Amino acid sequence: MTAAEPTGDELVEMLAALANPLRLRIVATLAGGRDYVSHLAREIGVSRPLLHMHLRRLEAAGLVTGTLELSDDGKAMKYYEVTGFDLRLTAPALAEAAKTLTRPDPEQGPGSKEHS
Amino acid sequence: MTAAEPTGDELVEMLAALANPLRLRIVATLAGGRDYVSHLAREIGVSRPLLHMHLRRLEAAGLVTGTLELSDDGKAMKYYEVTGFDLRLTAPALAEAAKTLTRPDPEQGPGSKEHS
DNA sequence: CCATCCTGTAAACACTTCGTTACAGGTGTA
DNA sequence: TACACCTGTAACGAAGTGTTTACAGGATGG
Repeated sequence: MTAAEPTGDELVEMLAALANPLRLRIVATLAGGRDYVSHLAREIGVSRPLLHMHLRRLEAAGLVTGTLELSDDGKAMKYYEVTGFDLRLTAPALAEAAKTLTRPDPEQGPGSKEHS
Repeated sequence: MTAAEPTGDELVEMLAALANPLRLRIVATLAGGRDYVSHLAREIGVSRPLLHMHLRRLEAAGLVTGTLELSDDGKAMKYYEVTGFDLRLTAPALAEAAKTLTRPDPEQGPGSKEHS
C-alpha cells in the first residue's frame, strides 16, 4: 500500500481535520471498529448534526470513509471507518510538502475584486 | 533523544499549529536554517507583525524555538529555528493520544457566564 | 395513525483566527 | 538631528469554525 505522500494542500487539510479534540476522538473511536452515525454520536456524547459535520470534514480530508448500507430491518445506516493513513511529521518532511503548497495567501477565484 | 509522545492536548496544539499554509511554509523555511524575524518576513513575503503572531503559535506548540541575540552592530535580533520534532500519525497512534484528551468540549475559564 | 429509529440540511449565534495598520521602544551611523 | 535597521504589541475588521436548535424525509412496528 504505502500511501503516496499528500500534496502540501492535502496535508494542511488533513492536519486541520485532526487538529480538533472532538474530531480526534471520533477518529480514535472509529479506530476501534466501524460504526454508524447515530450510534457513534451516542457513544461519544455529541449531537448527530454536529457529528455529521465533523465526519464530513474528516472524510473530505481522506481520513475516514462512509458507506450507506441497509440494516436487516431495512433502515438506511451510514457506516464510517478509518482509512489506512500514515503520516510522518518532521521538519524535512514538511519542507518537502511545502513545495507543493498552492495557497500561501488566501487567493480567491479570478475576477472578483481587482482594483486599478 | 527519541522525544516522548505528546499528550492529546499537546498533539492537538501541534497539529493546529501546522494546519496552516503560512505556518507550514514558515517551518519549511526554518528547516533550511535558522533566521531572524525581519529577514524571514521578507523572505516569505509577509508582514512582520503577522509573522510574529504565527511564530508565537509555533513556539507555543513546541515546533520552533526563538532566542534573542545581539548582532555585531549591537542590534537585538530574535533568531528562530525548528525543534527536532517527529510525529507519527496513524489511527492507532491517534487512538492512544486521544486517551489523554482533557477538553472534549470547549470549556472556557470559570466565572464568565454562569446563568441562574 | 402514531411512535421510533435512521438519514440529511439549513438558520442563527458565539467564538476564534487571520491579516492590516498603527504605534511603542531600542541601537548604530551619516 | 534624522535615518535605517531591529524588536514587540494593541486595535480593528473580515472571514472561518464550532454548536445548537429546528426542520425535512424514509422505513419499520405497535
